[in-house]
Amino acid sequence: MPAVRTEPQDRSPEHPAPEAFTLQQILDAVVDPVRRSIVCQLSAAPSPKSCGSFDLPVGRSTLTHHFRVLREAGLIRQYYAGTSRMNELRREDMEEAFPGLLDALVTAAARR
Amino acid sequence: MPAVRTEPQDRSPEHPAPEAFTLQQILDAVVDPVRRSIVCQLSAAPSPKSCGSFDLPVGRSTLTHHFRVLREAGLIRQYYAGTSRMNELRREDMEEAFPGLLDALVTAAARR
DNA sequence: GTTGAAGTATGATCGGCGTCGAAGTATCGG
DNA sequence: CCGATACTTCGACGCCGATCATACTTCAAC
Repeated sequence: MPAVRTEPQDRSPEHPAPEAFTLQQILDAVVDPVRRSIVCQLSAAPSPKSCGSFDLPVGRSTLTHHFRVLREAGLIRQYYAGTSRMNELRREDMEEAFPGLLDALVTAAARR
Repeated sequence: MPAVRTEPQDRSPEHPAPEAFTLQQILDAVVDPVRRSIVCQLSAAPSPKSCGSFDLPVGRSTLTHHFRVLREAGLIRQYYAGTSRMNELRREDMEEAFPGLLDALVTAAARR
C-alpha cells in the first residue's frame, strides 16, 4: 500500500487584522475564566509563553480550543517554535481597535 | 369568599454594593448583545429610561430577564415610577469597582 | 528510523442561557 | 370598580459552547 502522505499542512495560523476585530468576539473570548486567565498570565509574562506553560484545570484539547478563540478574536498572536506553539498578547493591535479595553480588563481581573 | 390579598410585595429591587461587583458578572452581562445595547442606550441617554422605552428585538419577559442580569451585576440602578421601571447606569460605582472598564466598553461598542 | 513531547482534530456529552407565551401583579385614570 | 398599562414570574424549549477522550500530526533528539 503506497504512502498516503498528504502535503505537510500549513502550521501558521491565521490572525485577523485589527480592523476586523469585533467587540463581540473579544467579549466572547474574555468572558470565559480560563481564557481570561490566559490573557492575564500573558499580560504578566515578560516574554511569549508556550501553550503548555499555563497551569489551567482543563485538558490539552480544550486548551487548544481556548487558544484558537483568543487568536481568532485578535487577542493573541501564535507562532511555532519547534513543537511548541508560542503565544503573546497583541497589545498594540488591541489598543488600536479598542483603546483602553485590554488594560481595563487586565486591571479589573487583577482586582479580586 | 374573603379577599385573599397578600401584602403588597416589595417592589424595590436589590442592588449590590460596588465592593460586591465581580468582573465575571460584569462580563457575563455585557457579552450579550441585547444587554450591551441597553447599556449603550443608557450611556447615551440624558436621563433614566423606562424598560419599555428601549427598542429591542425581544419579548417583554426576556427584557425583564436582561434588566435583572444588568442590575445584579451592578451596571444599572432600577426604581419604580408609577407602573414604569426606570433604569440608569451606575457610572460612579462601576468606576470605583473597575476603573475605566465601562468607558472602554461603551467606547468600543460605539466603534462599528 | 524510532521514540517522545507538544499540539491538533474529531466526535460526543452535557449544562447553562436566551428565548417565548401565558398567567399574574401593581399602579394609574376615569 | 373597571379597564388599561407596564412589568414580572413561571415553565418549557432549543441551541451553543466548554469539556473530555481518543486518535492523529509534527518536530526534535538520539
